[in-house]
Amino acid sequence: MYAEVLIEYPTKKIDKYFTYIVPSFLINKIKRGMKVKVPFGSKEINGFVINIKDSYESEYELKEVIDIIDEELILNDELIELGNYIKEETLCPLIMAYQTMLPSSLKIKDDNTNYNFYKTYIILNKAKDEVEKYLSNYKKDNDQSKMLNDLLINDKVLKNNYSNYSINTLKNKGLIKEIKEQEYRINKSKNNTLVKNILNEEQKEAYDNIIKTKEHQVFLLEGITGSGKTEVYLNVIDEVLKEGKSAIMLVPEITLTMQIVNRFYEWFGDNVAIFHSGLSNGEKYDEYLKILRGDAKVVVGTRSAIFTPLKNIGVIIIDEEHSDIYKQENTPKYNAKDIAIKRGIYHNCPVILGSATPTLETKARAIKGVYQYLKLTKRAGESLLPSVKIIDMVEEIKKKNYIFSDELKEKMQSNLENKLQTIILLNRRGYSTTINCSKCGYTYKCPNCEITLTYHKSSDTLRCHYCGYTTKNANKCPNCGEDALNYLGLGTEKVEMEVKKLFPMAKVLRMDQDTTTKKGSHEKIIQSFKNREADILIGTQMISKGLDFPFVTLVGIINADTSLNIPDFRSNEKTFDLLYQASGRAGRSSYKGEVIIQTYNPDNYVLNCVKDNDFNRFYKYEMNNRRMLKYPPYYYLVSLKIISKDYNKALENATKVGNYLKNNLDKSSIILGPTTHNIFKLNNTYRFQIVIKYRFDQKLKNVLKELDEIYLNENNVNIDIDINPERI
DNA sequence: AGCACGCCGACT
DNA sequence: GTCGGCGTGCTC
Repeated sequence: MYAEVLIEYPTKKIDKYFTYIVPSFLINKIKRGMKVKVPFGSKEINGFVINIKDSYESEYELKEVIDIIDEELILNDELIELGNYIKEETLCPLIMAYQTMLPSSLKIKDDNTNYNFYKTYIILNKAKDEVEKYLSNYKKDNDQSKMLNDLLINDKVLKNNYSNYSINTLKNKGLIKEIKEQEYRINKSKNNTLVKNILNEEQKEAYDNIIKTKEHQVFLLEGITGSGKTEVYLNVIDEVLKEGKSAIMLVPEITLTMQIVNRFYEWFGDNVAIFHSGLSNGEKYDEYLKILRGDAKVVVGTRSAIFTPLKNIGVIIIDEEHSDIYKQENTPKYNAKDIAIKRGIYHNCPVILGSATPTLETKARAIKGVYQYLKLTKRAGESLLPSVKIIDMVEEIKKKNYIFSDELKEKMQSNLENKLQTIILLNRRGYSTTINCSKCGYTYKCPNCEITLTYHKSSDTLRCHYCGYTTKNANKCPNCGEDALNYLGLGTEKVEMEVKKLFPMAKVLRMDQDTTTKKGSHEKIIQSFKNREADILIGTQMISKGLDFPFVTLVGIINADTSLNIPDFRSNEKTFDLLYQASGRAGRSSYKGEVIIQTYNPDNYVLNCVKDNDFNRFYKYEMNNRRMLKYPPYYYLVSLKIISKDYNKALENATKVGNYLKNNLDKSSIILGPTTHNIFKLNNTYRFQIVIKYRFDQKLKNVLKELDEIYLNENNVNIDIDINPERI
């Protein structure tokens, strides 16, 4: 018997099967999809068994499989096939596709830690009447008698509850013994007194439409903020479980969505397994095991949870489907939405894409009828939509209001007086975004990236937000030595200082990447704000998503232009989403919410769509832009980056690749570039970019594969291909 | 990815 | 005369 094994090294150069002899002691155990240890070169390495064969002809001598690493951990046939799909669609090494399917603790590497978690219990070693007899003679009221009495009532008790002395004594008397039982680290029980909200008419209609569909179908559930999409999901999953099937729901960021997760625990208890980066390796292992053993049938998790090996899936839900987080930026550059649909076809089950502001691609497909279009247009509770006002900062500057407009200041003041809360959003962290010298004009830039450094006041450092380069602020110009540095541009730190200056009595919280590096700090800030321990929360986009603070009535957006000015074809869409989501934070309960958008472009179309709360108008406007500029959903994109430490080599190869594409692609495809990439120099590498726009191009896949192949053997230059990139 | 093999420069 | 530089190529 022979096994074809995929070796753990994540390189395209050895991305093929290596054949090994299965030794006789493994013949009855070894299965397709198992993790095994094999000799490879001079080392022993882990790999996956992809095929098992009875005969094999080879010109060289085969080695033997050393052992199976984990008999429970098996990639099933669906996942093995899915790996090929990912390799094909994203041009990644097959082994990397399989590696991303497993939680990081289970990735095949040489660390064969046993993550199984045991608890030690004590059970009786003698019949109950004998123990009773012993107790009647013992007559002491101590730890030992307590333990035995507990054991007369319960079959087993936790070892930790008793002293080692008592345990040893009773063990020596032969009365008790210890047993080890495997347990799951996360154990939630469902809320039996749960009150399930009755679905309103719209929710009921959406629910009915999904439930009655007995085959694969993609749904777009477009529901405004607060319209109760989650309730629809919960009811659908409930129904799916009743049919004996399982369910996956993806959320963008679980730490910010704990409210939803807790709702799932309430409904489904320990039938839920969760996956996100905040879990320990042991917890991930346990959650995975729950699924493999069929102990959990509902999965809630972030992007890679789409790969959980559930059997008989009845529904796959992607919540906040517009979120760019579903696309993985590094290899394999897959999009969880595509995987969801692929698995939906395999399991012949519905896939639900839910959002208040779906991507243009998704909405266009729903309008065309490719996806079934479901809408929730009413807020579920009493709450009203907030009123939105745009403030022209050009006018405010004349009044020397550089950060806050008069109106925003007044409203913040009145909120403080009325004990209501305010959220201030600014999509830039740090203190100031540019530092230059007024004497010689020098501007601080990252030595590795050609990016202006951001000043962080709290640590008095200058930092590159792309590569992490950090240097102490010298307080004088490194070029001319003059003490003439200007700190320009706004960041959350500066806004925080300004707020503290304007409202010295207010309690202020700041939430951005700098204040949330520690594990659990997200939740701490959110909880603290929710408990009304602070009046004002300042933050970057991470405060805009899905949070529900009933006492927030005012949302101020400082410099709405920042995200409009990002040079990317999706920047309008991203801006609309961000502002719309942020607006949705105001007035979640019976209080009326207000949103103030500060901008230097008060006539901007996107901002005015946000003001009028009109996603459909924005959609039509932006679709027109995309059609004219030949962007998705009218055209598909491929982005190629040519990267080298050597500037000339990068340029030379970018030109070569550009010509190769021009000569080999269909004439209907548009090739842009090569140009320098938006981030031209990153971590001391030079980057050129080519963008392909196409509709139908039979040759494209093969041409990209060929390019990939060519650059496999190039040493000092790399090519990075992103098919359907999220941003270019 | 590792690691061995291999063919040319400065040293005990 | 040897140690070691990292360039190429192989790993069932």
